[in-house]
Parts: sequence; structure tokens; C-alpha cells
Amino acid sequence: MNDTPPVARRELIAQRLDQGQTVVAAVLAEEFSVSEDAIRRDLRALAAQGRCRRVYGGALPISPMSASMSVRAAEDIDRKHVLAKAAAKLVCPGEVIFLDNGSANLALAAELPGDLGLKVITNSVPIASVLFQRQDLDFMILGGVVDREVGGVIDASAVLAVQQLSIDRCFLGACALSVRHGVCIFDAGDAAFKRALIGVSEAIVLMALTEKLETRAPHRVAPLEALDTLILEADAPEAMQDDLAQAGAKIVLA
Amino acid sequence: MNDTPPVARRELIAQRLDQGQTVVAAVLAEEFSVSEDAIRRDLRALAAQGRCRRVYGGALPISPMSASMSVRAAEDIDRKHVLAKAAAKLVCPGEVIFLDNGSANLALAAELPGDLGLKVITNSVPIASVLFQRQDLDFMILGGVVDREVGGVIDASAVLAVQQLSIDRCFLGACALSVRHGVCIFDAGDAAFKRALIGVSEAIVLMALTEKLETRAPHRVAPLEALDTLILEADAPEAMQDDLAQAGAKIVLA
DNA sequence: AGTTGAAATGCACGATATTGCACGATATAG
DNA sequence: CTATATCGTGCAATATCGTGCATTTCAACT
Repeated sequence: MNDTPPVARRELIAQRLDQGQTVVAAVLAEEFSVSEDAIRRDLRALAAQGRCRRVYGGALPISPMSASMSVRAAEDIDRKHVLAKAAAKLVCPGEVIFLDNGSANLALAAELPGDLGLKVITNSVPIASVLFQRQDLDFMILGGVVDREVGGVIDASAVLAVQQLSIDRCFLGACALSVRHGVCIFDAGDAAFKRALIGVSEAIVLMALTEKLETRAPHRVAPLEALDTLILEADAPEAMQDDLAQAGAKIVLA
Repeated sequence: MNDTPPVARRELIAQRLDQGQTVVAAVLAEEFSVSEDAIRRDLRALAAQGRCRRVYGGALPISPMSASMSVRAAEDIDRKHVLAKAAAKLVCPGEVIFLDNGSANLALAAELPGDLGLKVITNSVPIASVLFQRQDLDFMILGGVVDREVGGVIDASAVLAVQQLSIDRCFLGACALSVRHGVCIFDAGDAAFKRALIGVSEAIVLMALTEKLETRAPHRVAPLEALDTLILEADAPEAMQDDLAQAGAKIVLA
């Protein structure tokens, strides 16, 4: 019966996950004629590897950004709103604000003051959706093909559109932040877009949860020196705060 | 039967809600083979998370459409999904589809087949939000200042962007439709945008609830002759169907 | 061939999440 | 106003989880 090597089984499961299927532990156990414990170990390994999301009863594919993004946003939503509240205090009346992709900026979209006559611009569909539901803010959205991995528009037309803007305060979304490598991100196109963004912005603000500090990603967006303000959680390690402050950014604790 | 992990079930329900569908507790209980209590708990959790509005018997979507339209849209949303299902059958593989602003097209965004390799374009923020939550469709959004009255982008830059498109099938949003005055609408800018849209589209499709027939609005968008397909409810008065058909449009009853 | 050590497995156990049911309260329909 | 459906809550039953541990499998090495 059990004619499937362990690695092959894991790979088979991973394949289904990558294909977008949700898998159930009990079903897989039956199917491969192994105990649920073995399956659970597989799923845990896959989850640790970032190839799926472990849930009660089985595992969910990681690919559907909509689900994973909203769930992820829902998990840390309180902490991100704390950061966002601090970020909202930075804006001045009449400023042109850019909200880049990212769940922290999604929270910020809900926290921005509505009575300052801000001009808000975004390239993110979820952020546009939040802004749209507010009655007190006018905003514009960048056009182009929506990149589902990233959550917004980052194509060539968007880069061109950005280059015609003049932004007072840009809230950058970031995947990783380290003293040595600066701001890094996973997607190459997204990195190019962010560089264009930085080029037309007076001030750059970055919000970072503590777990994002001292992590890395393949594509460098900017050195730390490009940042004007860095919003960290109150529990951020002091040593790291010092290192980051030394790079010239103003540190705000939320 | 019950091979759906709890989290996946909740996410599935949330997905429908996000797409603008109303859900009924009893139906979901039957569908997922769990007791209504479990479903009620799910809905309560979703409501606490702000992803839906709990009502007697089920839950309502916290519609992407803001207050201006949502009041009536919530009531008519089921009827619009019926129209949308009929509209979805019209599209052919590989077509370039444009979804104009409008609650009927919002419903269509959820009903479009995902396996035809469609290229979908929209100028509406709520529609983009729905499309974004589907993993099976690629789409692009037009950039520009978002008009809150209209629900999407209709400014000069959007008109220019439209003129660079070549659309196979355009689903027009309409406020009013009459035999004598054709397609009319309340907002002047929106009218200009729609005219540009018609200019670059091979085929124009319009969905209309029965109460929209024989109503008027200040700005004429196009004569009836510009329409290729008109999707009406099954209870549309026959006399009116004849009048509309005589203008050359193909009538589809949903 | 025999040995060895890492990986995998199944089982037991306490911990946690989810479920279904019972009950009184509340909303909707006629 | 009464009858019925749905709701919210508390509680016991069940399913799933994570971990520790002894055993087994398997491939690499002597």
C-alpha cells in the first residue's frame, strides 16, 4: 500500500498546495496510508518552509494573495494600526501623500486625518478600496496592470505616471529592513517602482513591525540614508534603534 | 462530506461576502454539512472582524459601494447577480473586456468565468476590489482621480487612457434607458468617458433592471443603436422589449 | 555483509479548537 | 398578539494539535 517515499509524498502535497488546493490532514492520511501524525509533520514542515498556511484540520495554499493578505492583515492588524496612528500624526495640511502597497499602509489609509485637505495617491487596489469607503478624503489611483503578488500596480506605465508626480510625503511599503542592506524587497518590478517613487518624493516614511528588522530580501530599494522617518514598535531592540538612527533617519516609536 | 477546514470555510464565506453576495445561515449550514450554530459563529466572527454585517437569517456584505448607492444596491443585489450570470455567458475566450462603473457590473465582476483567459479592464474602484479578490483573473485598472459620486475614474487622463485601448466587449453602466432618448446618465464627465469607451469598443452590452427602463437623465451617452446586447429581467414589459429590439439591440432575458 | 546514524513513523498524553445541543431571549410574520 | 424562526450563551462532547519517546526504515559507510 504505502509505496510513496516520504519526500515524494511531501512534494506531492506541496504540489497540490501550490496549485491552489486546500488539503485536509485526515484525507491525506487515508490517501497515503499513513497516520495523521506523519501528515501533520509534513504540513508543519511545509508551513515552516512558507509553502502553505497551517490551519486547524489541514492546510491552506499560500498563493491566493487576497486571502493570505487579508488574513495576515487581520492577525497583526492591531499592531499595524498602532504604527499607523503614529504615522498619521506626521502629515501636514494640504500635503500630497503617496501610499505604497503594503498592509501597514492599508491600516494607515483608515487612520489618515480627513480634515487636512490631503491629496492622497496610491497604486494599491486594497488601499484604494479603503480610501473609497471614506467620505472625507479625495484620492487618485495609478493605472496599469494589477500585480496580484504585490497587490497593486507596478508596471512600466505606473513608473511613468509616478515620474510625473511631485510627492510631499511617501509612505513606502517594505518587506525587509536591515542596517547593512537598507530597504529590500522580494519583487524586482516592485523595487524599480519604489525607486521611482523615492525619486519624486520630498520625504520618505517607513513603518516596520519589529520582526521585519534585520531581515533581507533579494532586491535593494534604497539605502537607509534615503529614509526621513522610521516608525517602529515600542518594543524594538534599542541596539537596532541606535544603528538605524545613526543612518540619519528620525525614529518614531509607536 | 465535511472535508473543509474551519478556517477555509470562513474564508470561503468571507469571499462571497466580499463579492457582494448576501449569505443565508441555513443554506451555508446545508452546504458545508455543519450545524447552523457553527455557521452563526463564523458569521459573528466575520462581523466582529468588520467583514460583513450580521442580520436576522444570515449576513450582508459590507459592500464596497459606499452609502450613496449601497442602500438600494443591497436590496437589488440578488437581482443584479441574476443579470450578471446571463451577461457572463456572453463573453468569449481571450476577449478584452471592459467593466464600467455600476453596481450591475460589480456583480458581473464576481460572475465572470475565470478560465477563459480574459483581459479585464475597469475604471471602478469597487469592481477592482472584487476582481482583486479573485485569483483566477488578471486585470488592469485605469488611473486618475477617483470620482466619489460615480465610483471610479472618469477624468481626462482616463479618457486619454481609454483612447489607447481596443476593447472587444464593453459592459456599460447606465443610470437611465429609454427608447426615445437612448442611454442617459446624470454626470457630465461620466457621459464623456462613456462616449470615449463606446468609441473604442467592438461590442456594447448593457444590463438594466426593469425599473431603469423608460427613465431619463440629463446627459445622453449614446442612442439605442449603439448597443449590441441588452440584458433585461424576465419580467420586463413585452411592449418595451419590442421597442428596444426594434432599435437593433439583441435582447437577452435573465 | 554488518554497522551506524539520521530521518521517519506510530503511539501516548495533555492542551486547544471546534462542534452540537439545550435553554431563554429576541426578532419577524400573520 | 400569538406563533414561529432565529439568536446568543453556556456546557459537554468531539476532533485536532503539538510534543516527547520508543521503534522502525533506509541509505551510506567500513
